[in-house]
Amino acid sequence: MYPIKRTPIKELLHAKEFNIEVNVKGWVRTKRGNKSLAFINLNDGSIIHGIQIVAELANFDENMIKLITTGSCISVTGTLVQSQGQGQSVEIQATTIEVYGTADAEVYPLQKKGHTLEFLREIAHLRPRTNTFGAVLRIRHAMSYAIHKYFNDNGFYNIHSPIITGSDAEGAGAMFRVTTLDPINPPKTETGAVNYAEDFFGKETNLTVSGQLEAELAALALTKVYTFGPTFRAENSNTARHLAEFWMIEPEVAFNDLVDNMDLAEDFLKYLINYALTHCMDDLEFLEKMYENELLSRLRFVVEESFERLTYTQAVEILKESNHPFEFPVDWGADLQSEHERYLVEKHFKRPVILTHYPKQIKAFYMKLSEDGKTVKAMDVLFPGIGEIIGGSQREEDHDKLLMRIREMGIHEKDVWWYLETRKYGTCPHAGFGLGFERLILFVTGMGNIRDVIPFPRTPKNAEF
RNA sequence: UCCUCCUUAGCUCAGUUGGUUAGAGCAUUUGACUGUUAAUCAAAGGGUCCCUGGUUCGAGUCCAGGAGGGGGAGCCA
Repeated sequence: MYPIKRTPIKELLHAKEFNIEVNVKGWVRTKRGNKSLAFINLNDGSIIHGIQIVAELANFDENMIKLITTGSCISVTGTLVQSQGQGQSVEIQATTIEVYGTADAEVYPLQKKGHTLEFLREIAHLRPRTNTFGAVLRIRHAMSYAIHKYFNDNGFYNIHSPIITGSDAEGAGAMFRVTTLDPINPPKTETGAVNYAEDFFGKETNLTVSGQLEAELAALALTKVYTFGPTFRAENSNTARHLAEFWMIEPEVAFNDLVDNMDLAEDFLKYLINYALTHCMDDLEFLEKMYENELLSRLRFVVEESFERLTYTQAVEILKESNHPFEFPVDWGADLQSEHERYLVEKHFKRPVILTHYPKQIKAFYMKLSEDGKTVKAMDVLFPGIGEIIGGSQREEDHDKLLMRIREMGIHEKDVWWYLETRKYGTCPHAGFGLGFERLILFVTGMGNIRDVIPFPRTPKNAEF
């Protein structure tokens, strides 16, 4: 007898042909049965559903059957048949079973019963074996693929921006230092400061907080580019929407203005959500059933309806006229609070909102100054339940105006000389934005906490696994 | 970092005004059952009540400090 090639469970569940010999390998979710039969629900992660294995106990060694417990890993060879029982259409009548790895039922943490997401976070090394995390991880993959596909199909080039950077130009947040210096006894300068000239790169270096500035350099040569890479923020943020290590997508397009930028953002998001609806329905249906009753209708709504576009100034007026009892006052010039954004998105417009033209003093130095001299051509895309999912802008392409903003904000010119040079040589209008990948996954999956949409979350006081 | 809530069996939780031997469901083990669907039924085993200190005749329960976690806020994607 020669070994039969393993078939993914996903294929078997869609089989049209029966009474054929097949082999499956996977992890046992449940085993139940009686004196003569065992029913094993086997899952290999190829699809959220498991396949039912039927084993007639008379045909197997009793001690081997005992090893088949929730969490164990087995290989099953048998006949694929149409199910005799209710609840599934196909099943495998097992002829041989090999146990690859046991999972002592006394101590294996995952049970047939549901677990809280908080508990699963403590066993992040095992949680991919749950239905929930299988679904999230498959959707995460699908979204990652769809992002590359969208950009590729639309003429963008993927740029690998550096992960170690020598500048904190954007000021997007606290950074993680990268160093090989001895932390206990670092070399010092004459004034007693740490002498980074002796460090690995001969200067202070950090993990990137954004690939945008580098993406701009590439856009001013390849026209349409994007980055998709890990991003690091050393902020002490303890919320369901922040991670210290997350993934960010940053398209940057030469010759685009703010309206083009909004069009791109809206089309991009709709494409991604539609991709999930057409390719991840099994997983979405599971998540809808378990976590959010209106997940599918919410996703369809976003794909079908247009986003509301208005300026920051108009938003402030709406908020002031709303007579809604906000905890924080609404004032032109101050950044909007979460409660203000939520009101606009969830109460007033009841749809995604793109806010533009924020006061220049609350936005980054590289954003293009508007004609009024008071606002910049920024845009934030706000989603229900998530808040800011995209932040972007048209960039300041005028060298002198950019230099003025750099000086106003106290940034050292010598740190961004290379960025300024792009405005000196062949500058042009351009625009781009950053999409938080995990925030997209939050929205698509309906999960409530960002720590549950990345396999191994890094947050303050947590870098386990 | 701020506000707030929580921490009791492997998991999810209950535990009265401070009172004798700390409970339930699920899980686990054993048994019963010829097709189960988170199977069902019966029995059994299972506890550093987060940690440290204090008050008290007596603390899971009250007080102080610490640790960890949830929710909200800020920062942002």
